[in-house]
Amino acid sequence: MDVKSLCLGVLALGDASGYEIKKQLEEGPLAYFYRAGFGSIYPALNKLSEEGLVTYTEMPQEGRPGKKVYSITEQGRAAFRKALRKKPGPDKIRSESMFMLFFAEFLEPERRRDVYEEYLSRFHSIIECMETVDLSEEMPGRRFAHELGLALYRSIADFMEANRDIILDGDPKAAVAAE
Amino acid sequence: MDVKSLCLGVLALGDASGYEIKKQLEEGPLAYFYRAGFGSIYPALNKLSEEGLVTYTEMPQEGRPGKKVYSITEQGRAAFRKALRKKPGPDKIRSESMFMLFFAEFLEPERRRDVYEEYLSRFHSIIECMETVDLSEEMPGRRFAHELGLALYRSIADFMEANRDIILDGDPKAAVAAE
DNA sequence: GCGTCCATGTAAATGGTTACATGATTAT
DNA sequence: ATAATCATGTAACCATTTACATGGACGC
Repeated sequence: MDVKSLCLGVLALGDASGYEIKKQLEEGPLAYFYRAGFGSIYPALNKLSEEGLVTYTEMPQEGRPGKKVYSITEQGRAAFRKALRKKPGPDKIRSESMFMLFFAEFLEPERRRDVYEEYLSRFHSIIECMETVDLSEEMPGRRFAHELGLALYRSIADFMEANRDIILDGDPKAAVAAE
Repeated sequence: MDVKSLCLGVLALGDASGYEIKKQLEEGPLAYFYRAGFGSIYPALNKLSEEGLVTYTEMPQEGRPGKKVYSITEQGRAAFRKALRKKPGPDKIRSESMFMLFFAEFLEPERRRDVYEEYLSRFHSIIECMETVDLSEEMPGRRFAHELGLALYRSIADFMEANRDIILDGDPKAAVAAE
């Protein structure tokens, strides 16, 4: 499941440029379990185009660099369906913040608190952002991903709100606040 | 945050061989937000050893290949502390199962159900496994990671148990069951 | 004047997975 | 017999990140 399949998937939902694919990835529900940068999207689109899985139309714009709008071909759809038939591998997660909190004992109390609060506030921002979008009109798959993501992030935020004591014990500021 | 830092972290908690590091990664709470295979661990340990961040003692065993038990050096500890001072990047997640469920409309109903149930049952297995371990004696960071992981997996499993209808609508078997 | 959004791309470097190679022991 | 556990490692391949390069429009 590489960036190529990802592009194919996004294009199966509608035509888009590389730039727009990235935006959908950052803003849509896909964001919660996949990400990719320009450095991987543009080469992926070029390869897909060489393989005949997508086509594109150059659209010159006034005062803008011309954009390339990609469309998936019938072969592309077949390739995408084939990719979806493969057995999904295990989830791959890599969280530097959690890595640091795991080794909390090696961090000074202040630094520990900073990492904790910054991580938590990131979840709050994401949740806030997710709550504003209306997906009732969307396809079930996208709604499912969005709602699962929301449930997931809420449970992390709730857990972190309620369990600061596990890790932030011995924090001088916490001690002061408790007086 | 690469495999080198990961090895350094594990070794900061106690001496271990490459094989044991991998086991800790699979079994311990670190598993929920980091993973690595032999192909990355062994080269990482060799590099760390070249850089003087770890040392090792070869321990020949009867009827077994000799194991190399690695220890972190003072320089290694310093390097690890330095790595922990860097600003943590955003979480990286890649879930092929969620990718497929996102594009549920492109899957036949039966295949959709299989992916769903297999994904859900993986979470059930993990939760079951996590519930049996006792971490009350462990350091706070590890307890935190374990408990957050458990809360997280439970919320995913609960959500999926309760929201099959979002995606599995139109599944012929569900229709039969509903009669 | 500065930052951000739009818009594309390349090249080098990094990093990781997969497959292979070896081999004894223990449990089913 | 067969698979799993213990135990290490290399080489080829694959994918991704990062940094660079370009450039106009628009808001503050």
